Amino acid sequence: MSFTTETAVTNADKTYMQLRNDIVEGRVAAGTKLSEVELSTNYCVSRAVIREAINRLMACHLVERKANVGARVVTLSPEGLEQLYQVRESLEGMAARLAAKNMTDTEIENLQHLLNTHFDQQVQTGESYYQEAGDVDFHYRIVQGSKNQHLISVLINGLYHLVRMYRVQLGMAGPRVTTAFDEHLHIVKAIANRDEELAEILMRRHILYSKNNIQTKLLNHSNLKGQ
Amino acid sequence: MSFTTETAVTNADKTYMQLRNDIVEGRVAAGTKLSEVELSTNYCVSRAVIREAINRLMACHLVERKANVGARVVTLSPEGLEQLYQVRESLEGMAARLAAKNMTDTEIENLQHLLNTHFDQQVQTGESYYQEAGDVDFHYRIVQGSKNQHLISVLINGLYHLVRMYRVQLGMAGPRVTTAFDEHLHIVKAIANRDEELAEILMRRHILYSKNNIQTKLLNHSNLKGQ
DNA sequence: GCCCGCCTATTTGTCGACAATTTTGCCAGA
DNA sequence: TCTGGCAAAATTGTCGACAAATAGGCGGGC
Repeated sequence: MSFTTETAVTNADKTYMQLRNDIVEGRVAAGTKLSEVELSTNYCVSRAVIREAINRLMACHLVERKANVGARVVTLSPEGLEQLYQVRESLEGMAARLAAKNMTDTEIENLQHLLNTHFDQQVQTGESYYQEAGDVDFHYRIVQGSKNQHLISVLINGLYHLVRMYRVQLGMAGPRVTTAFDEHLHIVKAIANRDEELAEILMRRHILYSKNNIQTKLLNHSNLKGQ
Repeated sequence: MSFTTETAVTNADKTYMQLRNDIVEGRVAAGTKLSEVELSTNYCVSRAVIREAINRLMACHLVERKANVGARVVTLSPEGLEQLYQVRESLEGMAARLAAKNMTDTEIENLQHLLNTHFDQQVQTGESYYQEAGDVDFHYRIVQGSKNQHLISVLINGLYHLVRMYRVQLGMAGPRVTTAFDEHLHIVKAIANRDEELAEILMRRHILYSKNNIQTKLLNHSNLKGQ
C-alpha cells in the first residue's frame, strides 16, 4: 500500500526505524535522554547498533547528542516548528516546480488516481483515513517526482520525520482535512498542466496553511498544559 | 581565522573530518571503494570509528553505501552538479532573505568588514586568496545569519562539502573571482538595507552564475579527458 | 566452449569487554 | 549550613574478535 518502500536489510536498519517510529509517535517522549545500554536491552541488540541508530537519528534532527554526555530526543517548540516549515515551504515549493517539469505522464496519472482513491475513502469513511497516510503519500510522490536526489533525501529521510513528529504529538485531527484535499487537487492540476510556477506557488501556500493550522494547535496545546 | 569553528572532541570526529577532507580535496578519488579495514589501518583507529565516519559521510552525500557490500565515494557528474545547485539556489536564497531579517546590526557590520578585508587582499595579492576561503566564509556567515537551525545544518554540514568537492576537483581558478566579489557586495548591501526580497534574488542569481561558471569548467574538464 | 553451482576468501555486520570521560554522592573544612 | 574537592558509579568512546553475507574462482556438467 504505502508508497515509501524503505526496506530494512540489516539489523541496524530495523532498530533505526523502530526507534525512529517510537520517537515520532511519542512512545519515547520528546526530551528524553537516550541511554545506550537501556536501549540496547529494550531493543535486544548490542550497543553498536544502537549507536548507529542514534547517529542516523541525529542526521534527521530527531535527536541531539553531546560528546561524552549522551543523546536526547529533541524538544518541540513553536520556534522549531516555524523554522522547520520555513525550509519545508522552500524545498517543497521547489519540489512541486520540478515535479511539474520532470514527472512522467503516467506518474501524473497515478497521482491523480491516488487522489481519486482518497476522495472515495473520504466520502465513505468520513475522511478519517486521508488524515495521515494520504497526505504523506501525496507529498512523497511530489518530492519523488522532482527527480532531484538531494531534495528527495533531505525531505524524505530528513525533515519529514520531524514534521510527522509535530503532527502526531499534537494529535492531528481537525477541520483542515477537506480543504487540504482541494489544495492537493489544484496542485496536481497545475502539475498536469506543466505549469511550474503555479505548482510552486500552490504548494508553498498549501504548506503555509498547514503551518498556520498546526501552529494554532500548538498554542492551544501549550495553553491547555499551562492551565 | 576561519569562521567555521568545528571542534573535534572525540576521536571519531577527527577521523570523520580527516576522511571528509581527503575526499573533498581528492586525495581519496571519487568513486573509490572505501574498505573499512584499509581505512582503519591508514587512519590508525578501529573499524568502529571508521564506520561512524562513513555513516556521517553518507549523511552529507559524500559516500554511498550498499548494505553488506560497502561504501563508495560519490562520483561527480553534470546531473549531480545541476541537482546540487538547484537546491543550493533555493536554500541559500532563503538564507539571504532570512539573514536580511534576522542578522543583528553588528553581524552585518562584521560582514561588511570581512568584505573590505577581502578587497584589500584582492588588491595586494592579486585576488588569489579570495578564491576559496573568502567565498566560503561569506556564504557561511549569511547562512548562519539566517538563524534557522535546519537551514544551517543542511547547508553547512551537508551540501557545502559536496559543493567544495566539485569546486576543488575541477580546479577552481578563473575570471569569476572579481565579479563574484561585486555580487557579494550587492548582497550585503541588500541585507544592510533589510531588503529581504532583493537579498534573496541577488543570492539566487549569484549562485546561478556560479553554477554556470563551474558547469562550463566541468564540460571543459570532461572534454579534455575525453580526448 | 559455455554456463551453473559450490566453495573459499574477503568484507561487512554484530557483539561483548575495556578505556576514558562525566556525573553523582560524600566528606571535610570553613 | 554551605562550598569545594575527592572518590565511586555510571555512561559514553574505542577496540578486537566472532558471525553473516557477498564476491570471486574452480570444477563439473551440458
